Amino acid sequence: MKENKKFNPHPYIERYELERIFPEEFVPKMSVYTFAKGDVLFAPGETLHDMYLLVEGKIKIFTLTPEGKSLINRFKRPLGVIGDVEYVKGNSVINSVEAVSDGVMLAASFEDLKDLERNHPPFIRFLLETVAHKFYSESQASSLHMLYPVEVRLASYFLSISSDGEGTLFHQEMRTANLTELAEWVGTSYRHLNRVLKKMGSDGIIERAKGSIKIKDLEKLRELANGNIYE
Amino acid sequence: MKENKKFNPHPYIERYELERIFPEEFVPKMSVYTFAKGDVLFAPGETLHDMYLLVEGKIKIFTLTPEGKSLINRFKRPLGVIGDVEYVKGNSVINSVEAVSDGVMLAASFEDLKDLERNHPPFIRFLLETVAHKFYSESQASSLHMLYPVEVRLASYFLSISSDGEGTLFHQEMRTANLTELAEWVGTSYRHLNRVLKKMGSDGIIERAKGSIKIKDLEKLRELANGNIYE
DNA sequence: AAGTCTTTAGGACATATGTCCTTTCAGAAA
DNA sequence: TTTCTGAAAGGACATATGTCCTAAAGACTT
Repeated sequence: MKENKKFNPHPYIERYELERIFPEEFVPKMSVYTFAKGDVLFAPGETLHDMYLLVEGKIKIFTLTPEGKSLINRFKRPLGVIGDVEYVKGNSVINSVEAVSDGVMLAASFEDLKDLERNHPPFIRFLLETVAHKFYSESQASSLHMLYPVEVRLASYFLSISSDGEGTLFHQEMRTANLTELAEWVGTSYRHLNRVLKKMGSDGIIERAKGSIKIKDLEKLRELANGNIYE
Repeated sequence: MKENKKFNPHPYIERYELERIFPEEFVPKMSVYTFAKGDVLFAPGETLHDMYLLVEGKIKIFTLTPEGKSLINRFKRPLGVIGDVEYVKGNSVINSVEAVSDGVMLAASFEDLKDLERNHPPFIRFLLETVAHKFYSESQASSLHMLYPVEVRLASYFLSISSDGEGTLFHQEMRTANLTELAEWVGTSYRHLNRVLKKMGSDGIIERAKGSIKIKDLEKLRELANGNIYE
């Protein structure tokens, strides 16, 4: 990821209506970074000096074990925040972060943020809400993972992707990701994911054709997911 | 849990040095609640109107599934905070909360806190740090749970309890809890926990006698836990 | 002391999930 | 077109974990 001086933070501030959080005087202190699909953005153990706001593109946060297993903690799209917890707790980066698509981030140094925090209450409120939400969804996901088998988690996933109830949004979102990634997201092996997908197929819940997946029976899916939806 | 007018919040504020967070004028707005071992303190879906500070005793936060399974998310001792996320996000209670021992909480209404937040920055900083820490440890625990089998999680648990490396603290902490509770904490069935304990026994890592567990080989435990420690 | 309840301990079996491998197939590269 | 590569699909087997059940030991009540 590189700083890209050709870009100006202002348009993004406007697009996402961030003026209340980052006042006019502060914006010039922010810089714009661009990244390309596949870039490793942050690695665990790294020391951060800036907080980042994802304003364009999609990234994934994941954990790598010493044994080489990989678990996707979550995806982020605009307006995702990176480095908020590190800023507050002062620790080093916990997870790996990788770009799923090309994208853009705004950056602000911890030092500048310290000043902002002192003089501009809306910023710390923003941080608080961000972190609270992260905690909330992490907590939900964690319980879901611990308490239910892959089939249920997968159903929840499908539901949350197609939350409009039509299944169209789903298709759009998933087209890019492949099944290996889906497995890492649900927290299982590719082999097992495949098994469960097959079962869902023969149960008439989904239909698979040439790598694409269509939801056929949203009602059964709801039943399976048992009220649990990824947020 | 009942408000107990015989108690005054001041001594607790002093004991935990909370004067910076809750200034002198605010303390009279706080009330003191006492609870007894086994009390159900909060139930999911409930609407909160107060935030609580655990100042004495031990409580557990857990999830109950419709099927009756139970998963302990975490234990809290002083100075645990309850209702912080609900305060920030405005949602209803997520998990069940139960008293593990007798104890005491301080309570402050969301309304009063809104004022405090406006006029007294240290409070929101405190909230932010609390939530950030919760997120951090939830995130760690979640990864650990997803990526490693019960044996590793159990090893991590033992290590974190006996973090001084002596195993004494461990014994002290665990004496109350029974194995069923431990199972719910590690996120497995009692039966399986038992199996794993037996294995650890025959591997010479722990020693079991009349329901008590002693750590025999801290080194092997470290190896097993693989650097993962519950926080 | 007898009865009752909780906790510990573990057998037998079923299910969920992981590992390793092979085949097929579509698209990229030559 | 041929070759190559990565993703998809699934067989065979191993391991992790769950469910159900039984038995024994304490702890507590009557």
